[in-house]
Amino acid sequence: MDKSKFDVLRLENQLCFPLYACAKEVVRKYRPFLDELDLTYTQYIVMMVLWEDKSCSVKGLGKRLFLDSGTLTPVLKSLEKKGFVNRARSKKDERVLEVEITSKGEALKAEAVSVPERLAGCINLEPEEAAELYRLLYKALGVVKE
Amino acid sequence: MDKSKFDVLRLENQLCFPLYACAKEVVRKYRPFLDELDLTYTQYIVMMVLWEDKSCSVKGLGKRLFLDSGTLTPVLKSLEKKGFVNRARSKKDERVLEVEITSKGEALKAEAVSVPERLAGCINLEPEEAAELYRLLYKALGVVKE
DNA sequence: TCAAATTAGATTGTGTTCAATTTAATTATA
DNA sequence: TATAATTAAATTGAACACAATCTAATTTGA
Repeated sequence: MDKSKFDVLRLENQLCFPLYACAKEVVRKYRPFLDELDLTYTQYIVMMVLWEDKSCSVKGLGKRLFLDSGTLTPVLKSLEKKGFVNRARSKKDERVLEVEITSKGEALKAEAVSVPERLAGCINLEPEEAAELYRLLYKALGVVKE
Repeated sequence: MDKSKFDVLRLENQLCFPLYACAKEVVRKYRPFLDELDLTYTQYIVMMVLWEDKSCSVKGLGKRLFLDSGTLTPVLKSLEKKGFVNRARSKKDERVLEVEITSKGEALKAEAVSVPERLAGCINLEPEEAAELYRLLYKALGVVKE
């Protein structure tokens, strides 16, 4: 028994480290699939919101994706350059920038539909484990589901 | 019932997204604690390895931390500048760069020891939930524990 | 042996990520 | 109603993160 007060600082006793490492590894696994769509992971999650909602403010995207304007502004400009979204100030409130999906962006959805399943094949978890992981992550995020 | 083949693309049906978001949020929560130590999160996990092992090659750090030399080189140069580590080529193999903790780096360990507990207080999980999350993350990472 | 292959780090380039600041628009209030 | 406070994005600056490439050292094997 060689326990010390410093044991809490051992990498293997940290919860945060596997969280950090796993998130990075999973994003890395997306790369080959997303390359086919000419999307980065950040661009992909923005598109997921817009595939669902057609249009959203930068503020709304940020709240949904846990990202701020410093991250989103260049991502949205890049998506605009590729023709997947349009950006325009709201008529009702000029401060608000509305991001709207284009028909080209809509068309990308059909290509993207196989990505989740292909990625799931790269993750070595049983369905019940994946469901439990999902629940715990949302709880840790402080988001109440249901 | 409005199910479609596109449901898999809904953000709320993704396992990867809460993983990505949660990891970012937790790293963000470390910031105020690590600021006191003049460390970033990446520098902190490097120091955790060195508090345990005193010295390690860049390659070894990369394997342990899931990081490559493109990330580690500037991090290690920064830690060296702060006086927490020394960097020197191995005598046995000049290709290898050995990173060694300094006495100043060792001294930092005493200050860091309160960080894990203070951070745990910011995460809203029961101990058994944290343990299960830990297990699932390492399984997803493909690292076999025990 | 000695040229080819491999390996370890460093460098470069692209793309985040976030804190802090700035600018412009809107809302609140004295 | 002016002025102050607030809000939404954009910008700036520092620090990752990783793929691809480069350089130097070591190891292989013809």
